[in-house]
Amino acid sequence: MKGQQTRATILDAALGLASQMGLEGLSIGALAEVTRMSKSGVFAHFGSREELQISVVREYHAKFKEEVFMPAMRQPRGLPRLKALFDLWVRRVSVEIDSGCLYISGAVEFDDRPGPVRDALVAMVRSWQDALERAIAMAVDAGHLRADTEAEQMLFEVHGLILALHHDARFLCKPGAVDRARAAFARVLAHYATAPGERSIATSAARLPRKARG
Amino acid sequence: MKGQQTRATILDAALGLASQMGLEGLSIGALAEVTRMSKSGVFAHFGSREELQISVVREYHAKFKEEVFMPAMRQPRGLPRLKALFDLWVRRVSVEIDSGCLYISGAVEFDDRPGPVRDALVAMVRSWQDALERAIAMAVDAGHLRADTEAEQMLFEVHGLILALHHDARFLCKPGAVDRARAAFARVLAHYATAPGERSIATSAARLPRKARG
DNA sequence: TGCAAAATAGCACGACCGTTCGTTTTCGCC
DNA sequence: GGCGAAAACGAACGGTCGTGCTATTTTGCA
Repeated sequence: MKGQQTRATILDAALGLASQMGLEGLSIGALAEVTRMSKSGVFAHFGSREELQISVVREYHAKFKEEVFMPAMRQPRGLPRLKALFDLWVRRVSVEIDSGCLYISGAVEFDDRPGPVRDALVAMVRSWQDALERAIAMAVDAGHLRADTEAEQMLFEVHGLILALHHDARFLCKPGAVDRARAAFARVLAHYATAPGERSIATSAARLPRKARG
Repeated sequence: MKGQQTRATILDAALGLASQMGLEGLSIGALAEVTRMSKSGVFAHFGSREELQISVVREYHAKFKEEVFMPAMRQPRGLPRLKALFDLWVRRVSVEIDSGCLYISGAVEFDDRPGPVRDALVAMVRSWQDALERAIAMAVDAGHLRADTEAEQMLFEVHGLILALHHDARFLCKPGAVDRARAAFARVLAHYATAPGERSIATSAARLPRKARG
């Protein structure tokens, strides 16, 4: 059918528009203008604005999975995979510096706006965080991280680095934010990789950033 | 004059409304309904919606300064003041868990929407971050933190903790996020307070959170 | 090639938006 | 108490929004 193809086209444009204006800022009129279609033509593909927003969230999730999650899965379990996950994540946020991360903007937009869109968003973010937490747990099991590592605590700290990166780079336009995030991640890694009271071996060189000057 | 008083009333209601719906979601109509005034009556106090938004940002900044910055300034320079700043910050975000932090939501909403509102927002956030950075630098000067501490790097990491706290508590509704943030801050502090290769004395007990289960 | 069905367009509706303008109410002061 | 000014109101405008309808075009298949 032709419908599925144009639907994909619309969805692609919607993703770009939503990344820029936010999920709430996404309007059918603007979308119609971009895709050079009529408003009702666009509308018919989704049945409602809410369904459009949910579709956009799902589309973003698919792209995110394809770009960040899948490649990292090709790395061996443990530290290599964990490092790959973070690296790909940072890389994606860096690319998104002038388009915006839908997970982050969506989280802020819908943090007190209940409904199906928020539910979809929460589900997607949770599934991503769960994947990260599993990767951390695997690194613990593999002996790459300390046995007493609290995966959820480490996830909290790592996630904060991504949020700070997004904030500083996109909002404050601070240069060097990427290096800051990478250096901080190395620090976190060094902490959780080192037995208490003992110096790390594998990550000792990563403690000081190579070039973190702004 | 009566004007200043009602203006303050409107601004107060606007602050609550903007914290909940975001700065872009703030509408004069809704504001008029809440304050039981006419749309034009509200409008007349600001002259434009943009001016209203900027006024709200300024009002939030004043409240933030009063509640977080000022009390911490009563602590002696160095670690005590730095700890107080973080503690008050966390406390504020905790209270805001069901109203939202305007700095964070504003940063996401206006990260690619140039204009006076964004400029005001950036100026406020920057002034707050500068204050934090100064507090870190003072702690270094006082010998409470390692001499090679990069204040900007440490600020990046601490700021990330607040963002992660806001995200997990408000969007994901995860319990225990406050404790996670506090524990992570203690970890960061322990790192920057310890001379390389040596164990910290003052903060060794703070490395493991008291009750971070959640 | 012709025909049903799917896809798109066109149009109108009601709601809300920010803003303007003229009027009316209220306030502060002599 | 009255008077000038400040403040609040009410109605209207042009605009955009999401969403129903009904045509019209396009598509895929026999």
